[in-house]
Amino acid sequence: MVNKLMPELPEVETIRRDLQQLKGIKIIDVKVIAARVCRNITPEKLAIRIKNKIISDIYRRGKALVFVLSDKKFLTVQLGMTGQLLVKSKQKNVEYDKAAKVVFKLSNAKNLIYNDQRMFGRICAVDKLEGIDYFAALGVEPLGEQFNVKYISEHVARRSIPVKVLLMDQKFVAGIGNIYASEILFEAGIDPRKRSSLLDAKQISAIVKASKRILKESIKNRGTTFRDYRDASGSKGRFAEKLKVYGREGLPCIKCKTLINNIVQAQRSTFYCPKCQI
DNA sequence: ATTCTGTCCTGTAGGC
DNA sequence: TGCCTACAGGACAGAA
Repeated sequence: MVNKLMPELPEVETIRRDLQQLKGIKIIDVKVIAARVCRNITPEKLAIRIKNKIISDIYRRGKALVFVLSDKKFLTVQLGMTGQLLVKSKQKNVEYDKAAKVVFKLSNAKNLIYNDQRMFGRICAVDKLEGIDYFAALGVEPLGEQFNVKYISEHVARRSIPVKVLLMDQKFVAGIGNIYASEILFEAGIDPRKRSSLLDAKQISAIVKASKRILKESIKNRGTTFRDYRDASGSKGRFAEKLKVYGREGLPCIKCKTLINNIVQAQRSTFYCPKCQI
């Protein structure tokens, strides 16, 4: 089965919930097929470090998954554009998916398989999360209380970048990616090209509300399958059918019938309604 | 310090 | 069928 997964917060959160079944399970061995995905450690050292450790917790921070091991040290997984974490029963003489880059062999007769076609993802092992630049610099969680009007107002004062690019800046807010940035700004009625410092209080409030509502609803729907993503249990996310602008270039806006625009910002496509978003 | 651009990779879809 | 280009839910380094 070829599954692609291009995960933002709701997709990673869905996987985190699926992976709770691994709590208390021991990592027996790890087989690294592509060393590139091990970013701060060699495959040999990774194996020594995590072998025979029990997975005591699995949580999410931004778009990253954090495995807390029985020695209180961390194994982190960032899925990048095409990373997947799948729990599969061990089977003899069955070849792994071509995209399989790391296989964690577990004490419950299952494998945790890390697939990553493009290898933009990264696996790290550290004593403290701050030892990884990504975590050290990560901004607030968009579903947390800290992501509020006051926080955004203080930050945008000195930011001139387009608001859509700001929403994707993980140092500002952790977990929003290309799809949800477009969706949030459509719901908030804000032009994605608008300079962040020019947002007024009403617009900032709309961003807070739209972010929380959309991310929560997507989690409820187990994320967005825009192409062929499947979660760890093999099901599709259902949020794709609820997308209102992403991928709808040239189609009528669901509110005003104006044709949806597609532009490029920071090398990523942005979709918006030129009439509803100002 | 912030912003912008190019780059890391592989695979697939669409045009000719 | 095949070849070529464009594009893909991310995040960095280095330049401006």
